[in-house]
Amino acid sequence: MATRKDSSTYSRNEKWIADCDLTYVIAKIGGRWKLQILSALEGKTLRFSDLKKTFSMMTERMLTLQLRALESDGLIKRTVYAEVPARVEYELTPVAVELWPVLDMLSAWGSKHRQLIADTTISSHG
Amino acid sequence: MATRKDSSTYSRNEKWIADCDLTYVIAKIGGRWKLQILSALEGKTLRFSDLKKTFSMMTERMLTLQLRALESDGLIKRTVYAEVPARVEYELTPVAVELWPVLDMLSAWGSKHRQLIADTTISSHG
DNA sequence: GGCCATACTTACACGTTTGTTCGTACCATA
DNA sequence: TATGGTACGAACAAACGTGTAAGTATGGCC
Repeated sequence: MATRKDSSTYSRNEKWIADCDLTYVIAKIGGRWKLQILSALEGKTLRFSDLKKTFSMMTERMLTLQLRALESDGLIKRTVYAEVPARVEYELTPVAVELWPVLDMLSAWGSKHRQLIADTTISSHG
Repeated sequence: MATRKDSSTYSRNEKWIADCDLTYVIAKIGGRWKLQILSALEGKTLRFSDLKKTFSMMTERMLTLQLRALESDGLIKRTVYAEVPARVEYELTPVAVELWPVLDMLSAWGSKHRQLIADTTISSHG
């Protein structure tokens, strides 16, 4: 997005990362809000203002940025209605829907091992 | 790790994020190198110098930071041998091993939809 | 005493992500 | 002319992730 020295180690490593299917996915769905936005859109079509209400803790700017990123990555579809007070609706693409089983597994792992890791930390105090 | 204003929106939102199993996992395995380090350790025990050779594109500092983070998250086990030239070995914990089926699914999704999204982008040029 | 190798550690700087604030465009209504 | 609601956009700043360069500690070897 922004201008950057393509020759920097940072950029070179970024390309390395993008070659890996795994890190590629993490880059797409990573970040602070993307997964939560995708969750909110599961099975629903929501307006920008709906999302704004749902995620009252994030600013309009962040919401816009995340929606744009998800759109350009083909994970959500954006539909603009040329009405007087503008209306824009967002919905998941089939691609995004296919992510759910994986995300459910990830979530399950997180739930299980969050507790497990907490226990390990406590028992290692001795 | 660093000092930070706990009252900032940034921090408040961080806590919000940590409550979600999904974003929790992404935080644990996200970042530029963690998944690749975990991959390298799959089924093996490696020394610091081995990892350094494997990831010649990343600096010692980053390697150390990532290993420390993975260790404190209970994903890898660190064993120090009190020998003359220091020897430190890293291996996956059972918790991390259980991540593999999920990561394989993620990777498969990434592989499939990377191509799909590329096609969509091309066809939407008209 | 000085050098070697391993495995770090520290100080500093670059680049990105996230957050704050203010402004834009639309058109109906008052 | 001013106000209202929706969906943004731009300029700026704080915080974090990542990278660079140099230094530390150990103890055997010369």
